[in-house]
Amino acid sequence: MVCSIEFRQLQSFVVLAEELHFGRAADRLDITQPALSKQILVLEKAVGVQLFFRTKRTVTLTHAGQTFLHQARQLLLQRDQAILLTRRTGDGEIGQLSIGFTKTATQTVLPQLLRQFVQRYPEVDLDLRELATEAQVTALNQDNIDVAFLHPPIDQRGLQLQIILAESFVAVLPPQHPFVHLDAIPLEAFANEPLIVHPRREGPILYDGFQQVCQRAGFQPNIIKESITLQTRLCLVAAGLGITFVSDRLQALVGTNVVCRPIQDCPIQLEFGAAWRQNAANPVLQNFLELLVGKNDV
Amino acid sequence: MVCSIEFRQLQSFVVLAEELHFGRAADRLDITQPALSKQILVLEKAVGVQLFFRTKRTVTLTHAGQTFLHQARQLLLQRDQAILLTRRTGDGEIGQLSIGFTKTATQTVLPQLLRQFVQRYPEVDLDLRELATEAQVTALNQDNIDVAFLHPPIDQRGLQLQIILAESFVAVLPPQHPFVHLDAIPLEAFANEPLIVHPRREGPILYDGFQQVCQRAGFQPNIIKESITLQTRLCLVAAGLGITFVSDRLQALVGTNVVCRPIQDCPIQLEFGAAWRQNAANPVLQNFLELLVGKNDV
DNA sequence: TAAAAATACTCCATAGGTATTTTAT
DNA sequence: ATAAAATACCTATGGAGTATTTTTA
Repeated sequence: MVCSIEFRQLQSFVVLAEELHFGRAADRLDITQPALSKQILVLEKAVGVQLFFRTKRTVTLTHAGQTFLHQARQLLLQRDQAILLTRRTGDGEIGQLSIGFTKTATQTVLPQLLRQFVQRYPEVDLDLRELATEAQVTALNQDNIDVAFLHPPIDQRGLQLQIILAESFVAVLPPQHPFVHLDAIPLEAFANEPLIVHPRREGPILYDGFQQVCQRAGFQPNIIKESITLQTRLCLVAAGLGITFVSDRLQALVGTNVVCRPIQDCPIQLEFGAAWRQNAANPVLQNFLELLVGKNDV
Repeated sequence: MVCSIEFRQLQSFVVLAEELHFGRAADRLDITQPALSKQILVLEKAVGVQLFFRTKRTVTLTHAGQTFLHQARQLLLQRDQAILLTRRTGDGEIGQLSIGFTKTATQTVLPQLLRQFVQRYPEVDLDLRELATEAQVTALNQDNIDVAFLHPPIDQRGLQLQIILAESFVAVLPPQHPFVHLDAIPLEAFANEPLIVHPRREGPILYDGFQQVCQRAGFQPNIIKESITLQTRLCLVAAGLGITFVSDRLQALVGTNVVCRPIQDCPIQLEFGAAWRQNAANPVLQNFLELLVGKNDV
């Protein structure tokens, strides 16, 4: 009889220790008294110690039984907690989520998204990493992050990509510039114009994308100045020093000292989106994506 | 199917999580592969979460499975520890022992006995209480102490008594006293002698016993002085101020300034022994008594 | 094609039930 | 005399085995 002890026996033992009466304990356990008697005898044999003193009339715990009662209660409790913990892990209520993101994310979707997520899933351990787009793609493939907020295009093999927003850029001109009379400026028109742009290290994808577009159109852009802040660039444009570009979403903010005009066929674009592994198994990620997708659909 | 999870399933789960291969895991568990497959399926249904990702070719843990693995290992470990702890409690290796004792015990058997016991049973929690004989009998009956070191006679109902030592007292005389010519002094001879004794509050049983013996012999002892230390009493006797009594075990220590003589029929006696409840259930006590009896038999 | 997990089914060990005995109050 | 635990014996559930199928690398 290689019978190790089982939870069923612990449960029976605890109830009997509480009732100190085989009949009543058996009732509570929904088994018969002889079944309980046998269970306890087998348990005592397995533990190797007498757990109850019993006459035909009275049942009391031995010292060993008292010790075992404490242990048995703990084990039963911990079993329930283990199941609960595992379920919650499976449901993505508990766990870890590593999020990669570019600086753009912090200025757009991320703050609200994280607030919502933390409120709904307060027990998830968030791991936030500011990384460039390329580094995020690597991190995704190496399973170092669960989801990335980045600027396409990327190598999508094995990954899922969801565009969150796409910005078209419009030209920002001094009011007296001849281009203001055009409805849409052809790209080639910028070939000989002095340009003021966002610096490459602050947004290589936009910068490089613009360079490519120009090259394809047959010219090298004449960049005379790089500046991080929009205000500075607008100021230089207003002063008549050159032309800059701004996201169509920000047109309302440029003020009255300058004039915006679209570029023909919107050749300058910057997409922003979330990416994750197609075979991602982290339940927390599924919950995060639900929030993300739900939010985006609205 | 009201099947809660059992240790057998946890064991199988842990082995499978280690092997990540149903065939090898089943081998290690000494069951067949289909049996293990079924066990894991039932376990997953009971927990309510998928624990393994499996194709026909590969087996890997899910996130929930990783959580459950940690929990399962802990549960299995704690089960083993619970059994061990309970066994050791049953064997009296672990537990508590409350010992009552009179001052006499600290001067005789107790030090060596405790040293032996602590060395053999270092994990037992000793609770030592200095109490008078009567208080110890009460404490025994109320289950407040497990064993008592006291001076009989006591009310022995429900108790077991083991005499450890019995002292007969001899008279200590000044060398020039006429009694030194007697082989044994009759008790009545002390009726008119000045006596120097151990004070009542330091040993009521001896003191009261002596008083009773004298009364039965038809006289009231003439106690002229009480003193705790033997040295003081011996000094007073040597000075010829009176007669004192000393345990026959201490005769060798009285020196040459005084003379010892036995009293007829040894009427002054002091027994010392250990007492415990007849139905005592504490396994620690059994071990303690074994040491005590073993020591006494030698 | 072969290795490996799942499925279908059969069987038996054992948990649990019924009836009875034993014993302490 | 009665309440309550143990014992004897029977039943049936479900855990484990064998044979087979399915699947994917």
